Order: sequence, then structure tokens, then C-alpha cells
Amino acid sequence: MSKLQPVRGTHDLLPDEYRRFAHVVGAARDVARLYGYREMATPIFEFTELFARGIGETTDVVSKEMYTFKDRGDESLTLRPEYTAGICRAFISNGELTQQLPLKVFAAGPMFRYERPQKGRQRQFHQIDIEVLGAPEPGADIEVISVAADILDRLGILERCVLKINSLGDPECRAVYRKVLVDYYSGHIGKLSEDSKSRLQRNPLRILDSKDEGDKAINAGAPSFADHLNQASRDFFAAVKDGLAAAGIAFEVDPTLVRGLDYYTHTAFEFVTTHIGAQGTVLGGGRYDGLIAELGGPPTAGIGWAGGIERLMMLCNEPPAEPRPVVIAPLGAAAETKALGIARALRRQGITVEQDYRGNMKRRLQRANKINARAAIIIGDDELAKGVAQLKDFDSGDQREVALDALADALKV
RNA sequence: GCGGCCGUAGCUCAGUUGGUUAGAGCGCCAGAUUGUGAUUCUGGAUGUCGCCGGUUCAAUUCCGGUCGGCCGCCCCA
Repeated sequence: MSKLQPVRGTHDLLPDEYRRFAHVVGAARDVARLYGYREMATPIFEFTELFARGIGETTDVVSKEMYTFKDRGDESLTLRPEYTAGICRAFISNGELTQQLPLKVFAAGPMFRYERPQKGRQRQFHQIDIEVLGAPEPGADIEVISVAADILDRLGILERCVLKINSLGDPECRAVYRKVLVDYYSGHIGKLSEDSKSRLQRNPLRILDSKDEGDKAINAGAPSFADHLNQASRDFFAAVKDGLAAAGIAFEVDPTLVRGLDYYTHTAFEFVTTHIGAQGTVLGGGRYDGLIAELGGPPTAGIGWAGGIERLMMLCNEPPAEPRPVVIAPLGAAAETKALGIARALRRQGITVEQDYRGNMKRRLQRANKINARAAIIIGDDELAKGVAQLKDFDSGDQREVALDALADALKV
């Protein structure tokens, strides 16, 4: 069959699938608007440096998953692997945004990560994204999670998800805890899995949620982050949990929840599901108070999340049906010409009208049936002479004569 | 990046223990009195059996490679 294949890990969104895609993005956009978030977009590629500095050189995303290339001007560019760094860069690049704090934005678009594809994991995938910049208060954490919960709820996904949250503390107590953990695991290094041995250098917190049985045994005795949070971090986390409870959002505290991007502080959270295989995370994010300063901008707090559109599509309810069209089926050259004007007038009234480019009556009605039309307007020479049309209802099969100027009213739902 | 499963018509799949014309259902196309769909009936076409190479008198079937999908790990949305 030797067909042209799309690049590995990319896929086409054909109309039926795109409907679900648009449904997910539309629901997210609507809910975000209800909370006062404004939509924006940033470029699909940025200087490589932005992601390397922002996400962290040693993270998997940066060290082995980026689509990085030199352009013709010999600049190193990277297809964005996530949205947050780009939005923070836009914040720094556009001074006017610093006057609009807190800045609450919604965005959606394609992301690129060179990974081994699987269901729910493509190399080009799409995310919806929410960010709040300039709000160090726990209220922003609560709101951002609330937006997520409402979007999931509107899509019919919330009940199939669990919200897990954790605190990663501030940089000060995280550094302390990290050292405590490294010391602990170093004492058990002989029994650690190979994966975890390498994690010990890169991201020791990750060992906490290892799936390896041997690691799990060692983890049972590991010191807990909760015991090492400083007072400020403790208070912050408590405020977030209280707020979620007050808002009626169910959650579980998961001390092993650690996110893979270096910039997170304090709140980290994920909505996870068991319904789409190994790709359990449907939506995840957290607070990143140090990121903007790290990128060279004015010290500004940030919190946000990203949700995988393809994963949401796999879980969401069937989108609402599209409006059923009306088909206009003229017979003969004169009617064909006249039908163009009739169809356009009806469309101006908001009625979806399709007119085939060719075909006899049978063919046109067959196609009308195939596209799930609700009615057909049939016009031949006889009707033309009388200024009327035959209006056929496909569901009942009834057909009646309607004056041309009464068609729009007859077709209003 | 590591380990494993898989790849036959548009779709879902059967099949060839290596041997002339590779099948089914759905879908598609064409007909069943001159301007009427969906339902019914009749007929038709589906295809380099993912791609490349090897073994063989002979491969879609065996072997190797490759590309792609899927599952688990890693990682993440």
C-alpha cells in the first residue's frame, strides 16, 4: 500500500476528531473566561536558551526530548515543549504586561517533545494552559485549580479523575530536604534500582514515587517532605488545602507527587486518571515563583497548569451534535441558478444550507441523507413558475409546498 | 532511551501448517419506468497481505532489517 506516512508521533485531526478537539478547547476557553482569564498565544518556537534556563538543563524534557535546530541565521531554536516558559518570556518581553498584574491568561496550542509515542503520548501534542502571574497568594493556587476542576467537570471527566496535591516547599527548605533525602538513599544505594540510582543525582525527589518494588521498600522508611517544610511553606500549603475544601473541590495529598520541571515551588498538583493506560496525568501544574526572575525579568510570582488535549479528548463526553443542514436540490439549469440566491438568503438568516455542485434529484437526496440533513428544498421548473418550493422533511418524510419568501420562517427551528 | 506485542480491502477482522484467481461484515459504486433520500432487492470494485532484503523451484506466510502503531518502563500533558 506504500502510503505516505505522517512523521512518527504526529497525527492528523480529521473533521470527526477535530470536533472533539474543538469541544475540549471550547469548554476550557469558556470556563477560563468565566473566571476572567484572557486568551493569548506565543510563538511555537523560541530561543533554545529560554527552555534550557527555564525548565532546567538536567530535566528529561530539556536534556533529551527537545526539537532543537539551527535556523539559517545560525540561531539555536527549539519547538516549545511546554507553554509556561514562553508565556513568562512574553511577560518579560512586553513591558505593558507588568502593569496588568495579576495577569490571568488562557492559551492553547501544539507542543513538541521527542519521546517514544504511545497512546496519549505524541511527539506533537496539544495543551490547554492557564497561568496567573504576579499573585503570590494561595488564593491564586486555589483559583487555578478551581478553573481546572470546572473544565474537567464541563467535559464530564472530573468524576473519572483524582486531584492530587503536594507542597514542594520554597527553595530554602527544598534544598534542605533534598540533602536529607540524598543522605538517606546514599545509605541504601546498593539496593536501589538502576533508574533510582541515576535519579539520585538528577532529581532525588523522584525516587519517592518509583514503581520498583525494591525502591518501594526503601521509600517506606524515607524521611517525609512534610516534616521538613518550613513554617511559611506549611502555612501556605494549609491555606491552599483549606481553600480547596471551602470551594468544594475534592483532593488527596500525595507526598510522592513531584513534578519533573525544575521551576516548581510550593503547590504542585495533578489530575490523574486510570482510564487511559500509563499516561495517567490529564492535567498538571504548580507554582513557580522563581521562574520569571530566573529568566531575567522582574521578580514575579507565577502559578499555572497545562492539560493534554489529546488525553482529555479520550476521556470527554461526546460533543454536542452539530446543527443539521438543509439541502437545496434544484432541477434544471434555471432552478440551479435561482437556488444560489435562495441558499445565500437562507444562510444570512443563520440557516445552514448545502447545495451540491452536480447530480440529479436522487443523487442529491442521497447525499442529503448521508450528511444527516433535516430537510430538502426542491425546486424545478414547475415550482419556479409558481414562486414556491417543495419542502421535504427527512425525519417524517412529509413534503409540502412553501412560498419562496416563506422558506426562512418554515426552516427556523 | 530500554523491554515486549503487532502491521491483510476505506473500517473491523478472518485466512494461507510456504504452492495457481487472498476472504467476510460494514462502508463505497451502479441498477430496480421519465423530478424524491433513508429501508428492501440485484449486481460490482475493493488489496504491490507496511516497506526493503534473504532463504526457497515457489513467500503475504519462514528469517533479518527498516518504518509505523500499541503495551510496560523511563518521563510527562
